[in-house]
Amino acid sequence: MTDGTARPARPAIPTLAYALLSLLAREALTGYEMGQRLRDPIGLFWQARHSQIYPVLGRLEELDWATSQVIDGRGPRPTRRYTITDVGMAALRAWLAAPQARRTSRDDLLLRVYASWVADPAITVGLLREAETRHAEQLSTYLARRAKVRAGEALDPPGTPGFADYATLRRGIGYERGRLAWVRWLIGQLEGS
Amino acid sequence: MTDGTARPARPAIPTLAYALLSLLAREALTGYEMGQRLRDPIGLFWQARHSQIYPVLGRLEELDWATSQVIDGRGPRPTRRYTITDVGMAALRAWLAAPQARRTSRDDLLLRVYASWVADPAITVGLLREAETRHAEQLSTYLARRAKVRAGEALDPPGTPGFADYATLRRGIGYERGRLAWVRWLIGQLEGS
DNA sequence: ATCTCCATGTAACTCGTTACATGATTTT
DNA sequence: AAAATCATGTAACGAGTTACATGGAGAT
Repeated sequence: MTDGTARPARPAIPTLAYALLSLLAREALTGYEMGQRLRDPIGLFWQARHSQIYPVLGRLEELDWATSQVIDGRGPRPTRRYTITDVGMAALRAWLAAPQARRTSRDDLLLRVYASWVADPAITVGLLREAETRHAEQLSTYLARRAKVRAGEALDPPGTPGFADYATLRRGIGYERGRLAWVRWLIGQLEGS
Repeated sequence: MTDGTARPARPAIPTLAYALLSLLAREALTGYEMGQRLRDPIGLFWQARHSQIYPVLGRLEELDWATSQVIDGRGPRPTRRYTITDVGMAALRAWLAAPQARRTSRDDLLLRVYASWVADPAITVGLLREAETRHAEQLSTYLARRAKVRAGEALDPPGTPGFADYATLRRGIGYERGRLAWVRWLIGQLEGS
């Protein structure tokens, strides 16, 4: 030992690093643009604020998974556009093949429904109607996106970014439909009694 | 000012506090028992480790949302059984009526699918098959639970804990079925090309 | 003998959000 | 004139996981 402290040789790579790589695999982007895509379109399954993104971008450069060059920008600080490297592409492929630790999920609405029997049914119906509105809006957003894709006739084949977009979008639509059906079923149960 | 530091008058109540209250609204429990229920049955929509639970239990007592009494236990430290108070029940009801901030969700599998076009389709099929197995197992667990409920003939009516159990379980089943259908569709697409 | 379950607590760390900070350009 | 958008960074905090710590009872 040289300094008396235990240091992990390689701190774990956060999943956000792979989320950013998956964006950079498609096109070179600035941190700001990645932030936009982490709201939409991939906000469907991954989100991050800019305060979380920028430190990870530094990390990607350290690892040589991406390189950056300063471009013209309108911010008070230099604007950098990031490009994925071959090493970065290899890291992304390795992550795809790595075993998945199933994520835990926390669902506010389900928790409220679990506790809802303590309150007046009108309260529960109220929160379900709110959820119904949100899910209906989200569903129509996704459906509009799918309609735009389909307007261009033939679907991209598997192995293309376009197909991957469509596959994830399809799950988003299925999720919102399933949620809506359940919320409406529950409202019916509560109002029918 | 008395000490020169800015202190927030009331630190925010974490959602976990309400998750614990929703358990205590049904029955008096020890911290350990709450930990078990946060794996199953309510692990479906909320989870927590014991290291997160115990500090929140202290908080519940401070707020007078629950009281505890030392009971006979087999641990090296005194075992406490918590009981919800009227104030706690009121707090739970108030939370049910409070506006919901929609939770962000992060989905590892969707992210991998989004990035999957960079890798060999066999890799993607592999990770989808793994997911298929996990979801099929989870679905059969839920179905077994529902079968057990239904064996007791008539369903509990809305406004009862039994109905709330059933409602959340129903959503779990719907979720797993939707996921499975999507995963199988995707495998079909990848193998068919 | 070893493993699992019972049972509670703290410490260290990572992940994620909110707030602070700065400043030009475009839209309302 | 005010607000939104572009654009990047740090600080403080809350949420959540892993690891440390302790020790008896019952099962394999």
